[in-house]
Parts: sequence; C-alpha cells; structure tokens
Amino acid sequence: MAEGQKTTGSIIFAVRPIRTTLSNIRILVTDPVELIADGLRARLADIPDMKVVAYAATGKELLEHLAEAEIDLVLIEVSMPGMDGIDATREVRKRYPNVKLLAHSVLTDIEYVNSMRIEGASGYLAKSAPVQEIIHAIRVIMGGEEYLSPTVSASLDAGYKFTGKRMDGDYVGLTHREREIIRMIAEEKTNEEISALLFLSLETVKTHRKNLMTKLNVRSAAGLVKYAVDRRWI
Amino acid sequence: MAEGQKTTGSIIFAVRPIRTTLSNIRILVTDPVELIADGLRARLADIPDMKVVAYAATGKELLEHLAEAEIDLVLIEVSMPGMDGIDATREVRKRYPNVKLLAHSVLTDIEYVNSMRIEGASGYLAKSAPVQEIIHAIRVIMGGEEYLSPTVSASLDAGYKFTGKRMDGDYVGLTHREREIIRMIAEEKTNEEISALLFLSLETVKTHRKNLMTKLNVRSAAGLVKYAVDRRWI
DNA sequence: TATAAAATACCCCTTTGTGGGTATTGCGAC
DNA sequence: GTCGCAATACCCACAAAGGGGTATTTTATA
Repeated sequence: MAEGQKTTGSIIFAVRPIRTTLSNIRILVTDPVELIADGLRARLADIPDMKVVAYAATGKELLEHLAEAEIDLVLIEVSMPGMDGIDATREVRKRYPNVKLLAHSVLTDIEYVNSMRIEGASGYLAKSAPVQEIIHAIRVIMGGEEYLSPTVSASLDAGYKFTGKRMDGDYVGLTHREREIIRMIAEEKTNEEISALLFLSLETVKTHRKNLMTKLNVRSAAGLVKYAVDRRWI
Repeated sequence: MAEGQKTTGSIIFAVRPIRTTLSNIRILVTDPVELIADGLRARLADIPDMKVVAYAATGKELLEHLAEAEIDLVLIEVSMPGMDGIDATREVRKRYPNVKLLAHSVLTDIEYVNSMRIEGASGYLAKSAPVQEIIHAIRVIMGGEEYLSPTVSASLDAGYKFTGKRMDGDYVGLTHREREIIRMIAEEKTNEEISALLFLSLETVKTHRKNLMTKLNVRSAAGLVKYAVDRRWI
C-alpha cells in the first residue's frame, strides 16, 4: 500500500500532490456498445492511475451499478436509447453528487454539450477523441476542473446557436407530454393523427408543437426530428 | 506452418475442412470510434483464427487501407460521416470483390439492413451484439454464408417495411442532387430557400422532394430528416 | 395553502408542404 | 445512334404546418 502510493506519486503525480491520495480512478463506461469499454480498458491497461472497473449498456444499468459499486468517474455517451445520457446525467448528479461525469459522444452539437454541462457533466469529448485526450480529460476533471474537447469547444467559441433561454435549462426540461409528441412527430405522424392517438384536440397538439419548437429553438418539424433522432428517442 | 494448420483444424475447423487453408482471418474495423477496434482487438486476442489487423475511421481510409493491405473481412459501421457504410460497401464490392463485409451498426432498421445486403455485405450485426456473436458471424461469413443477427432478422421477419421497389435498390440510388436536397431539408431549409441556394425553381425543388419521398418510401419531411440523420449526412 | 408549471384548448391568418400528374432537355452508357 | 436516367420545370388542388396570440383547468411542489 505504502509502496503502491509511492510508486504512483513519483511517476504520475509529481505535479499534483493532491492526487497522491488517489491510488486509482475507477471508471464506469456507459455506452450501448460494450466494445468501447473493452477498448478503453485495454488502452488503459498500462496507465497506473485509472481503470475501467465497470460497464453499463444503459442509463438504467448505470444507476444500478452506482448503487453497488464505488465509482469515481462515469464516461457516458449522450445518444442512447432508453434513458439517454442527458437524462442519466441529471439522475446521477441528483443521487451521487460526488461522482464525476465525462461525456464521450458521437454528438458534438452545442445543444448537447450545453445540456450535459447544465446537468452536471464535468467534461465533454467527441467520440473521435484519441485515447490520450480521454486520459488527459479524466485527469483534469478529477483535479476539479472542467474539460471540453477542442472539437467541442470550437462550437462554443462560435457562439451560442440558441438563445439564452437554453442556458436556463428549458430545452432539457421537455415535459413528458412534449416528449411523447416529439416522438410521434419524428415517426411522421400528422397533428391530426397525434390528436387521435392521444385523445387531444388538434389545437392542443399544435400548441405542444409550438412549445417544442420554442424550447428547442428550431424552425420546423425537421429540427424536432433531428433532435429526437440524435437523442435516440426513436 | 504445418503444425499451425493442424492445430487450427483440430480445434476450430473440425466441421469445416475448407477452413484449414486459412491460418488467420485478417479483419479491418471501419468505425468512427477507434476504441471499438481496440476493444475487438482485445477480445479477439485469445481467438487464434482471427485478428484485427487494421483500423479505418472513415470509408475513405478504408479504401486506402485496402489498397495496401491484405484484408479478409471488413467490419463496418453504417452510420458514419463522410462516406458512410452503405456507400463504402458499394465501393469495396466494386474494387475488392473478394473482401467480405460485415456490417456492425447502431442502425438496425430494415432499410439499412437491406441497403447493406444489396450493396454486398455478407452480414449484419447490431452494435449491441455480444462478441461471441461477432466471432460466430465472422466464421459463418468466411464459410461462405450470410449471417444476420437475430436482432436484425427480426425486422426482416416482420415483413418488409417498404415496398419491393426498395429491393430494386432505388433507395440506395439517391442522385447527387437528391442528396444535396435531402441535406438541406434536414437542415430545416424551406423549399424556397433551397431553390434560392441551388438556383432552381421552387417547382423543381418540390419535384425532387417528391422523388426523395417516393424512393425512400416516407410520408413527409420527417422521414427524410430521419434518414439523413441516421446516415450522418448532417 | 399558494404558486408555478403542465396540460389543454381555442381563434385567426399565413405559409409551406404534399399528392397527382405532365413535359422537355442533357448526358452517359451501350 | 438509341435508350434510360437525371435534372429541370410546370400545373392544379388542398392538406398541413407554422406564427401570433389568448385562456382555463389540473397538477405538483414548496
């Protein structure tokens, strides 16, 4: 133990004395594709201060793992069927405020970066990021700072695609009904079909639709569909 | 050599004598996420008859690799930016007819399965497939047969979502102009905006739009958007 | 209990998209 | 040279969506 700490400190944490208290960063990978966890585990095999200790295929599994195991950091994909990364992050933050979250996603659009940050993620990586960057990001985050991949922060630097309303979290706060309706829109249902399926008036559906577009700051159904597909709601 | 072949034959290919001629299946993984190749490489480390020998991040890189290296089988994601899996498969089949292609994709909808099969893929796996299934699929395919994951063939068994016209390859044969226009639709541009950008009449844009919907057998822009997002055209 | 958010519904009007066709010209392959 | 496909364009009709509001009731939370 004392020997292990000594080795760790002298090799890795020469510039971060605070880290000598961490012998190993325990990482839980949450991604629909298990090979990603396998790959990261293999690539981290030679890195002494971090290790993939668990894998979850869904946001639900993630929460189950967290209920049982000590995890320091969750690496999580945003675009997942079922409970997606944004919703899962909100839940993790609520129940396990000490667990760090690092997004690692195919989605790099600003709305997803902002969503994850607002929900509590400490970092955002594109899925195309090299492993060296993943390692660096993990260390930055475990050191208490935020890490945004250059790929991703370029979007932020380009300015906010959406209004400040988005920063208030409105876009992440789609209601249950709105989520139902956006799914149906993305499934090519007309307003009238939706109204029949949900036993609502046509006017109500139109209103929800308008609210959706305002919240997500899109101009048409096309934007709604893209959002729903990105988040794997359909 | 002779010893190697003997070992291989007695352990793995007892039921497939033809395979004794293959000492090792050389796999090229094509996926935007390198960790997937890393993961598969790690998981195949103990499998003597197959090995990940190369990785390509894009369809373009895939073709470059094939120009230089001997590859037996390409494992390929469908949903990729730039040259996607469907387009890449078409190209590989044209230039390297002896290379086997196995789709390994987040997309499991029937139109993508059919697209890949029509373009020449010998198999289709969902990204959620366990490694054992990947291994099995590779063996089936290298044995000369087609392998469809149960997840995926369930869609096929449920019947064709689209008309027989799709089996003719129409949907994969979107023209250059149609692709331009579907991207713009997915980017929320109105017909009038598209017509201005492309110096066309509004009527022409509407016509293309109708053709797109017919080819892809969708009912509205929502279907077009989903298709474009799935294929990572935007 | 009070308040805010969610859900529901409506009106008016305009814009845009969809469905059903038709036609001509240009280009590439055979 | 012929043929088929892609690109371009058009007409008509009407369905559907979008934009700008308004309002009431229900539900969840502090």
